[in-house]
Amino acid sequence: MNPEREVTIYDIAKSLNISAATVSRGLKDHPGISKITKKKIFDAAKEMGYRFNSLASNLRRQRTNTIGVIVPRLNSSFMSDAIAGMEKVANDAGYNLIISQSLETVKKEVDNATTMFNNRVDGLLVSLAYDTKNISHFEQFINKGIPVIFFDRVFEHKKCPNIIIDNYKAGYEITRHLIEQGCKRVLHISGNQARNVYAERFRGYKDALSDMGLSFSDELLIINNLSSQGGVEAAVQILEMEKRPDAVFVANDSCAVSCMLELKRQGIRIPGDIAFAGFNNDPVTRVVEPNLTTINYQGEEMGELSAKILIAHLNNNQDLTLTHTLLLRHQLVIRPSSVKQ
Amino acid sequence: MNPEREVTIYDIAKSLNISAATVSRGLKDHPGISKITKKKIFDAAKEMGYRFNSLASNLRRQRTNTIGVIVPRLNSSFMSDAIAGMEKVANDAGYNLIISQSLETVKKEVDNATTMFNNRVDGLLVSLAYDTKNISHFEQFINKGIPVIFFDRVFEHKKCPNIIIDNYKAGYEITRHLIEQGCKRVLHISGNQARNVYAERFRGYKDALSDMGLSFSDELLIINNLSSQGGVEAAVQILEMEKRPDAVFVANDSCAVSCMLELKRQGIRIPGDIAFAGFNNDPVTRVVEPNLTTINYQGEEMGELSAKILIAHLNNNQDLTLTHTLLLRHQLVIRPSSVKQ
DNA sequence: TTGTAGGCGTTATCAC
DNA sequence: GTGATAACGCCTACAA
Repeated sequence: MNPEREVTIYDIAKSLNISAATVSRGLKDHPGISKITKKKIFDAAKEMGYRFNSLASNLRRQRTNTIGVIVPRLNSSFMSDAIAGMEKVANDAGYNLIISQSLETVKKEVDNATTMFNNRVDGLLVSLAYDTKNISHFEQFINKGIPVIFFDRVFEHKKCPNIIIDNYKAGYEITRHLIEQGCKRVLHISGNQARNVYAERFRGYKDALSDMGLSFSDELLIINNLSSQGGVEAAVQILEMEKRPDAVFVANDSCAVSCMLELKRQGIRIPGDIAFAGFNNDPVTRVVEPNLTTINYQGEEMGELSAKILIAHLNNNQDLTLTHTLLLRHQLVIRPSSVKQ
Repeated sequence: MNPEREVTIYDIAKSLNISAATVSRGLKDHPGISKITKKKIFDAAKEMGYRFNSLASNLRRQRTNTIGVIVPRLNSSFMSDAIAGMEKVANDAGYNLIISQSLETVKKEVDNATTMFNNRVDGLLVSLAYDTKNISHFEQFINKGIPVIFFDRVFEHKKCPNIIIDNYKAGYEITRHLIEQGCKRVLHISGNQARNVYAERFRGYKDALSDMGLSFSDELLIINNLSSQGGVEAAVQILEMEKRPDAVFVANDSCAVSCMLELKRQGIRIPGDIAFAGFNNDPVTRVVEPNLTTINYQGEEMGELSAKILIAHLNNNQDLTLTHTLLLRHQLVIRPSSVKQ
């Protein structure tokens, strides 16, 4: 007798002189098992140190109660909020989360997708890497009927719901807000235009300009990776411009803050000389001086919603194509100290 | 024939007129299989749309290549850094991460531990909840030889390595720094004293006071949950004090920042009237005005190290008791604008 | 209400 | 180099 051997339902069955099937049912609180038997089973299980083997169960049921999550990075304020929201919902519903980060590269995204696929996740929640151009690596899931939901950084695919905010509208609103303060030359700092979030914010910005009677020209657009470092570099670019902007709308807060602080360090008055606006409502926007006007959208809420939709689908096999694009609310957060005059 | 049925190694074997054992070995690049056969196997696998079934493999091998992670919250700057670090190391080593949060309650922590246990994680990385008083829920792992490593918020147990920074020393250093600026009345805001991190920082603070010839009294200690909200409340308390402190050392940055800003709003000059120091080197400390002096310790590094140690143990069955407490370096980060005069 | 039996897909052991 | 076979531990028709 191997002393390391795990206690199984067969051992319990033997000790109680009943069948393993009954033990299995008893442990699952199956209605067709007498109370007395159930009690005996639970007691024996506890006494014998039985532990349920999810692996065997998963193999048999062809299900894992596990959701795969693939995101660009785990450590951004927005992403960690989103994941916290997912975990809450998943945990409550009895699902586990397997989490991996693409570190903004397609290669890792593909690898991670393969691992998730082999590990038989029941569904996938994905926010795309910076340079992902197509989603062929997710087709294998779709072909097998494993639901894939994109959130925030999404991809149009008729089988995959997109959970996003209206980035176009948000970009439009925040740009209009800058113009309404009297700004005439609004520069925009954005990221890879293949990513919906950045393309849409830019589109909103552009339309706001033209609707408000201002014209756009290429020199008003800086594209970088939206990192803090990128913000500093953008500040240098701005300082070197012949005709400096009187407002800057940056497609994310961390880049906005570092750009703004660098300009401030160089003697530019904010918002007097140049007004600033960001995107994401990162905690720093409330702390930086002057505070940063931004777009609020709750990462936690987006994470919760994504998980809820996925789980609802998994539990009642709802048709995912019904909920194709789901827009979450966002708010323009105007911080008084960031407004001119 | 069920069209939904997955392709197995048996199907491949049949189509190639070889045995399933050979296919299994071939797919694993086993040395004792001829190149020709291997190629045939891989080609057939690809063509037939075979996907490896980790579940079956895990069941058979009695291993999952999965690491469980239990943390208080996923969305703090420190924790998401730590988890990002773990994910990087785990991913590179071929391990998956199952992540869950206790939301600072023992109850969830216990539940999560049970799930992880049943899911047969190969090892556990844990940072304890705010109110965890004992770790009996981890004994089941220890008894079965499943390694449990605590990081940051730890618990003394001879079988479980602790990965931390020297919180005592850090608390001492930052308090001394405040006193060296001429502060005579240093208040301390801390959290639950059952948690090593807070108890140790407090101990360091107290010893620094007495070593520098200052005396401690109970009114100089505020205990709360160290949230932003708690910071505001602490500010109110401080304003109401008869003899106000001329310095405040807070055991975490987010609480420090909100407390400081609230005092500033009430007309207190920082650092002129009251100097401030925090803990964690959260990004906001570089942005808030005045910048916040703090203790830096890299969450990412701590996460990486924790995962590395766990995986090293899993791979060569190293004795975990050898590395009992592992101290990571920390640095006192003095931000000029936070220093008096 | 309970039991029987077969299978989920892989891998380790032993044999040739 | 390759094959046969027996687990790994659970679940669920089907039968009684």
